[in-house]
Amino acid sequence: MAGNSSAPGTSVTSRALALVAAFDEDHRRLTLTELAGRAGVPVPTAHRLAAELVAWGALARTRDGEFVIGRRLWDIGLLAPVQAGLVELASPYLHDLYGATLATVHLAVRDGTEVLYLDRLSGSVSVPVVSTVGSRLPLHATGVGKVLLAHAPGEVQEAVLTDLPRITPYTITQPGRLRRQLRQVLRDDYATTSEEMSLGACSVGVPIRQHDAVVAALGIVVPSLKRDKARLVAALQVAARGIGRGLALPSSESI
Amino acid sequence: MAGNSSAPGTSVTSRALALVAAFDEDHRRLTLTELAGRAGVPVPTAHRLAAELVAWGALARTRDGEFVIGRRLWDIGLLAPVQAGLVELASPYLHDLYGATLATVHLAVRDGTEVLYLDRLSGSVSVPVVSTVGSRLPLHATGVGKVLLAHAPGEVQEAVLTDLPRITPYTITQPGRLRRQLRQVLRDDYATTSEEMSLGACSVGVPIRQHDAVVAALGIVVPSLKRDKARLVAALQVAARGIGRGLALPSSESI
DNA sequence: ATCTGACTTCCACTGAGTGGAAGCCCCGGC
DNA sequence: GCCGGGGCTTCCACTCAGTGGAAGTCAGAT
Repeated sequence: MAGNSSAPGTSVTSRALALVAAFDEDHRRLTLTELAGRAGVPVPTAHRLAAELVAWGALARTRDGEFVIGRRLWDIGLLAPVQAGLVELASPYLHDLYGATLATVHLAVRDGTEVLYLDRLSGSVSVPVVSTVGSRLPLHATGVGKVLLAHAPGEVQEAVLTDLPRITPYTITQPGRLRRQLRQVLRDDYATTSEEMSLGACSVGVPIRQHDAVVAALGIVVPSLKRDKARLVAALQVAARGIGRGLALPSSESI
Repeated sequence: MAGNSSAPGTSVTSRALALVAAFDEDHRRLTLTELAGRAGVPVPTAHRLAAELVAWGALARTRDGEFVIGRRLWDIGLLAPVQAGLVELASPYLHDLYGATLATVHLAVRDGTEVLYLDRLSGSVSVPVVSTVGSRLPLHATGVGKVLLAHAPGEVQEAVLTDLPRITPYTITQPGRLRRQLRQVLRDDYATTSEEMSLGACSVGVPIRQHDAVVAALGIVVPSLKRDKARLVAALQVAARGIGRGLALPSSESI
């Protein structure tokens, strides 16, 4: 049993949170015993806490007794400022980009040392795309990731550069080479990847600016960049500027 | 101070959950004191619990000290089965509908005695639309709501029919009249509203079926139904059947 | 300079939470 | 049909995590 028991913790609250954290993309439904195991909590305790979480709506119980994340957690999650304004605002631009290219389009932000995907419009399934809305990927192997990394504070860059896990044979794992690319990203105002995250998929990313700060990135995934990189970059930058303009207007808050 | 303190509860967990529940669409950012007040918890207790929630990522703290819902809660919420399959699957159909009509399009499910909006593509802002993704509205005053109500179990119908709050002058508040409409909905397989939720907005809703059970509803909001109700109903039903067909295929689970 | 109100820290008390043990129930093998 | 195993649920005496009043801190308003 590959439990990823994340530091049991001693407080009640941390146990309850551990129960919630036991769920991930590959574990959307858990039996009580699995739940207890993954959360690192004794079964009776998990039972009692889970019951409370179910009563509140943080978890739900399927007909056959398994636990799943509850609706209430879903709709409370939507209040998070990450997505509150940005996703709504960017949505029409993503549609436009998608309409113009029929490729997979992404909106992402940096969360610590990872890319967090806020929204995605996925095109034809011909290109393998790993990301889903809400998923996190490494910064160094995606188009949006490189953009966000290039504009990240120094300590984040250092942290990322010291460990560049290889994902495909084309993933850039030499800090020096990536560092050079990041400088280039700042100069060109866009980033690209070629099969660095998944074979058969290339991507372009551009920054979205609120006033002057880069707060998010817009990206697109295509089978090859040979033919129309310039066209894609142009389209992305137009959209990114449109979104940035929208962000400047109201009282758009960040964390 | 209009605190909606939701039954303080005695357990630690319920207090922690109350803190999370203190947030809603009109209260996305709360100071410690507001948070404590709305959750019905003494300030020092709120302070300690909130700190734990922040450490875990359920809440976050803005630069100026206010609390907001955290990113982690957002992305864990996305694992909820409500939206997991449905939203993804329905997304292209919503786009098609939107493309064809340029009106606001909705995907919704029933949650208890309310409509829960899972997705929305909003069209021109000329029509006032109240719902946002994740929001809940009464069943009796919306197109999707009437559809979901018509197919809801008897006890839910009774519960709703005994209390029909007036929202606009056109809201249906007589149980008998609504009951007749619901029968009509079952017969026609669509529902309509005319300025019952907000003035200047009419809507049409149709059921989405998985096998035979109605699991969701698809709706559209327009300024007037005079002209092209038939056309809208047809378009919606085509889309709804497409989504239903998709739901029948894989191991699409519900609660 | 002083006040006000919000945030944070402290700490002695205590009852909420714990989890081992036992009971229950379902399913699958013999 | 009976038995055994595994997962779920309930119980309850012990105890330590959680509590929250009180006091300290800080920022901004007067």
